[in-house]
Amino acid sequence: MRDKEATKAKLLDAALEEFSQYGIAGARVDRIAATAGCNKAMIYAYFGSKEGLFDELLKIQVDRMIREVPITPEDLPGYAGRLFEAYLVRPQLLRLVAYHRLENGFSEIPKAEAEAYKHKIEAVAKAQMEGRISAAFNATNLLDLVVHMSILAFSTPNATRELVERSVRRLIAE
Amino acid sequence: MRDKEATKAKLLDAALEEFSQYGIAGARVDRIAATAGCNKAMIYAYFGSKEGLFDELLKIQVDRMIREVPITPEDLPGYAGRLFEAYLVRPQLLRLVAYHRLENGFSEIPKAEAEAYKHKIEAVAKAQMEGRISAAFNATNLLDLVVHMSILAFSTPNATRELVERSVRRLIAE
DNA sequence: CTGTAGTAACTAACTGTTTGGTTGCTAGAG
DNA sequence: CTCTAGCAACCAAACAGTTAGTTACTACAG
Repeated sequence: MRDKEATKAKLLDAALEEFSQYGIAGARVDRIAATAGCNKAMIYAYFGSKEGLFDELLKIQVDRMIREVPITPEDLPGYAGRLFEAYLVRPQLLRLVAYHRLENGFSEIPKAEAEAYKHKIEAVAKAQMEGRISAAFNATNLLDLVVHMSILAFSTPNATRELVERSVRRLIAE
Repeated sequence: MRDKEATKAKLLDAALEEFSQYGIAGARVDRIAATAGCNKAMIYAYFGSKEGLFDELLKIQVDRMIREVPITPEDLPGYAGRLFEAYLVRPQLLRLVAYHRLENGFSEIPKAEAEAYKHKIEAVAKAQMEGRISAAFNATNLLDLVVHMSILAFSTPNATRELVERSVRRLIAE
């Protein structure tokens, strides 16, 4: 039962639930510790502060999403659909990012995410340059639109993967 | 200086700033009272509780938005553009709604908003039935998509009104 | 005088964070 | 192998500050 990494993992699991449900301001450190089944002093030993815990949690989740849903510049509808599906299966990340954005704005986006986004824009731009996909929008706008469509579930409970994919297909139609 | 309505208005103004910036959980009652330049007890006299204040505020803001940006079923790109512009000029409402949705989900949507949304869906459906606009999506999905595009600024700082309008035009292209 | 808008002072509960001490594992002396 | 010193992991309790909400009172308009 005395396992640093296991304890950190349990805290991160509990934090994902808590932060995604209540936001950063609404999250309670006591509740996270209780859910994780360990003492809240551990949070301060391993993550420094409530915000430190959130930051590390967000980084891990974003990294995971970037890894699990790679971009396919030649199939943007599919990419949007897969992103949408990932958010549907584990809605916590979408909520985590939404809370983070509301509380910190665009300026404080995690480095890993910003970096990955830059690469994605370049990949889209390359595909456009080579004429493999629509150039109706510039690469930045196009990727912004595709990603925005993937979070359709944030706007309506009627969102489906098929609707997302169909929408993106129309956006990039020649 | 002894004016109930003026005091309520000042509190609501201050509450709009506070809630849109910090969310419901993050908002501080003391700060709202200080910003409004009146006593904290007034919040409880006029709105019952912090949540009561938020609810009334949200209702007022939503009503105002519904009044100021009426739907134009035969010009959905324009409608999305006007909505986008309204959110750009006063970003507080978008943030208010986002926080409310994160904390309460879709089920607790204010009655006025739900009612107005139903009427809009019917208006869109009518326009589709009469062949005045695209029937590529059913009315509910179509309106959901249009509204979703209008909050593009939530996803990216690169959003512009022109981008929103162009996107909707593509979504409803025959 | 009467009723209501407004206030300062207050409280009980809760917040993130720290502290002082305990527990259980393990390396190394005997 | 046995014992124990050292240490990292862990915890209960307490800390100081903050929170939403209340109350007893004052002052002013009609």
